[in-house]
Amino acid sequence: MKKYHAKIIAFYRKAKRMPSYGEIARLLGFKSKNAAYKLVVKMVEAGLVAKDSSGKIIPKRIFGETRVLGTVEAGFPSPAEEELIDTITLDEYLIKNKEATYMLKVSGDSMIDAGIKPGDIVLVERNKPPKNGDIVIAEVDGNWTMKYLRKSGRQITLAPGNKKFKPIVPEDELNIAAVVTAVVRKY
Amino acid sequence: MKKYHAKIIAFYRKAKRMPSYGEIARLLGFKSKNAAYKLVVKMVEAGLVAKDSSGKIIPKRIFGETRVLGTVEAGFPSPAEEELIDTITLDEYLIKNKEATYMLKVSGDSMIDAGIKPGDIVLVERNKPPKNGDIVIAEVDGNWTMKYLRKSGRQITLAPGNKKFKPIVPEDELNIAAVVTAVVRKY
DNA sequence: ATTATAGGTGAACCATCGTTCACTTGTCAA
DNA sequence: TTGACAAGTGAACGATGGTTCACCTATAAT
Repeated sequence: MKKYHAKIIAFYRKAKRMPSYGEIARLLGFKSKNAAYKLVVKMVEAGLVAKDSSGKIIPKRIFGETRVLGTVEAGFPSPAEEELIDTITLDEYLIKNKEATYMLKVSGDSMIDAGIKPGDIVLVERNKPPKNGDIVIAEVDGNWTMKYLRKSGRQITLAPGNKKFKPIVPEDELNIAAVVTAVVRKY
Repeated sequence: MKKYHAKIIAFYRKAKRMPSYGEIARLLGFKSKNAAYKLVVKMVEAGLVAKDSSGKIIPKRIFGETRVLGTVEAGFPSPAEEELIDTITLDEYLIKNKEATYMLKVSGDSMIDAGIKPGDIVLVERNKPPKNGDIVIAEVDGNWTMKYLRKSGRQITLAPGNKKFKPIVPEDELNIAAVVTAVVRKY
């Protein structure tokens, strides 16, 4: 059963859709669609997949998602526990407004005390009202930067997350294009 | 045409699959499947979607993915340029070996100088041979921690990314469970 | 005024769809 | 040995799939 599951996942990854019953039969070497049908019924009962109103198979979370464990201190669960683990896609987890979200690469170390290093990717959301303390992407006097937004009364300051740099008080124009909603780093 | 595109994306997000031609017609208010068929032909020509060997519609990158811009300094492109932007899913970007990758929440600030703060999520890959300098999840003398792995000859040290903590030289047992492959932070 | 051309209608084609039913296995427990 | 049961076969059903063809507007270009 687990071997079957893996093959269906492979199909889904390649075809970007779930297979039909005939395709499952072909995939697993069954000579009858009904064998595939019964298999899918079992998988639905096991919570691995679901069916929509027209009977088509739709993938559940397990397909192409990442397992969420506890904290570092908790260590790794045993295989028996693993079945209870929650799963989620990174996109679902990190992005609320998909249409307005973009990825930007970070260069420079002006936010390093905020844990944002050069080479990191930040997810930014456009058209989001910036709040005090948010990290924003802004155009100040012709240059694009990423900084903390500090509001105190009418006064607006762009503060770096690095003691070596000085806060910027915009003179001519301040254009806040986006708010940083997440940071991502790949090793 | 853009309005149509948006509705099809919405269908895909809900149903987790691309609609059939009949469904597209219903979705867009057409009274004939053929209107949908011709629309899809245009979308294929425009590179928005593709078809597999059986004629079924498969989504292209634009569906459900995140746009990748340049660096922070480059700022935001104009709407005209946006059409040329590359897109990717975060899962594709961050995860190489899906079956062996897990998410762990970070607690404690022992890796803060490495830009990993409490509350961050780390992606860890199991069964990956750890190299010198990698950040690893390890069980040392009964406790789970996240540290830099330092090898020098036969000597193995677990070094924190925080000057306030001291490196750990494992005494009894050292069990390296996983290697950190990415860090993710949500604001 | 005439001619293209893009966008939609309506019907038809066969293949495949999901689903059901009756039947044949093999396996393991009682 | 018998019975129960899980797993696969094979055929059938109406519905829906992708595709094609002929036809019908509009709107814009010539």
